[in-house]
Amino acid sequence: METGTPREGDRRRQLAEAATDHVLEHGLIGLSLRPLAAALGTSDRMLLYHFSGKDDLVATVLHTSNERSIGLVRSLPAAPSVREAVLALWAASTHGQLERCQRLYVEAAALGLLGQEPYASVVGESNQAWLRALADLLVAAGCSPDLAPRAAHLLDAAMMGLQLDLPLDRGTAVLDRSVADLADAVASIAASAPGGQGSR
Amino acid sequence: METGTPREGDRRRQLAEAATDHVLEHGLIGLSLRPLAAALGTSDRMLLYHFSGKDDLVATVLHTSNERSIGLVRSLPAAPSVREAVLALWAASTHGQLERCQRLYVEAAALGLLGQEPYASVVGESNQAWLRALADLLVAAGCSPDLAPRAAHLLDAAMMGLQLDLPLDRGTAVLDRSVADLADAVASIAASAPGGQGSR
DNA sequence: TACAGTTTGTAGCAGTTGCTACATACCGCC
DNA sequence: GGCGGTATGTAGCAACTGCTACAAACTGTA
Repeated sequence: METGTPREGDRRRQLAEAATDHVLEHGLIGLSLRPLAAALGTSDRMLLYHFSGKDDLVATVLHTSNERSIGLVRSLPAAPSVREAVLALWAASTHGQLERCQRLYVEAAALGLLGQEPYASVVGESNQAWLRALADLLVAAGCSPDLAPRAAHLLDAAMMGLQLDLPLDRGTAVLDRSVADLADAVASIAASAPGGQGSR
Repeated sequence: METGTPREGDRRRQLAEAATDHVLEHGLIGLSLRPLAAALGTSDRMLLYHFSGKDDLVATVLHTSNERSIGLVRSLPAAPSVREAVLALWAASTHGQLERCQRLYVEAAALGLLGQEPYASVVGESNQAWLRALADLLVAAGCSPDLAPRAAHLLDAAMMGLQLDLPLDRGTAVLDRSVADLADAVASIAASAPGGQGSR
């Protein structure tokens, strides 16, 4: 065909997936090419062959992780109420792969806080898709499509913040109560008058 | 008295304040001793003389920044209602020095997400003092002392998350609505039955 | 077999990192 | 003047950073 070997961007995607796995476990803040390559069974030379540079690699990893996040959220069963949707989302976000993806997102967002590229722009795009997935989740739980984006926005922000505190809180009792409070708040937004401005 | 020169930990504190100013503006993720020292008009050699190492310096900077945050919040005038207290807090947290302090805290929390020291422990301590300041702010606005810690916890988490999204959102309209929603939610917690569990 | 393309290995560069050994200057006190 | 403390400057180390030049393998096609 057009190439000598059958694979072309194939190996790149394969490396991207493996790199994402590694970054999800070790974080991306101290990430450097040589240890990553070693963990992936290849060399830094290869990473720089398949990706145009570290930034390209990081952006790809972030993108991959975000796609997984969204896939996981979209595969959640529809909840019978907005409140229970929030609780189910939190439960999913604190275990397994989704937890790692969320943690990575927070890391990337923090790195992009000062406008540092490529984090800032990648996080910006990811956030929009993520918010859409959250809104759809709420709609599936009975929230009106009008109010879902608004509820999703508060839900997203609060979940990020709670996840930041996750490793700090001794015992999960306080955290659980905050999650319950959040669920009530989101449900309250979802139940407000369709065209209204909430309370006041 | 007990030393040859009159200053002892004096210069250390002075350096800590200056370093904090610098970190607040440039972030602590790419922080390295030599550029920092140059910006402070000294040398990396001196930083390592007054601080036992980079970790010590970073921990001190984080501590200093957190003290400033708390001082700023405690100097806010008492609001006439919980709702307005939240709005005033958000307004303060998105301008001037408090915004930078909050951003630094988010950065540190993200760095500590994987348990990396010294970030994890410093952030843990800082968070407790911060939550106490928030709770006091709510009490001053009319919230009952019983419910204030609980309301402060949700308030803290949501504010952190909103600040993470701050550089992403085009236009502040969406953000402002989320802040208003948050204010309602916190006010709702503050208004729940004193010994109760909120809704449900 | 020879060719052209993709994929990989070896070595290395210039820069930065945190940190340290050594020497020096300064200060008040005896 | 000398002494002991703090404070500071110079030079350098070993490790690591992202990245690249060069050369070698591999592949399917002709």
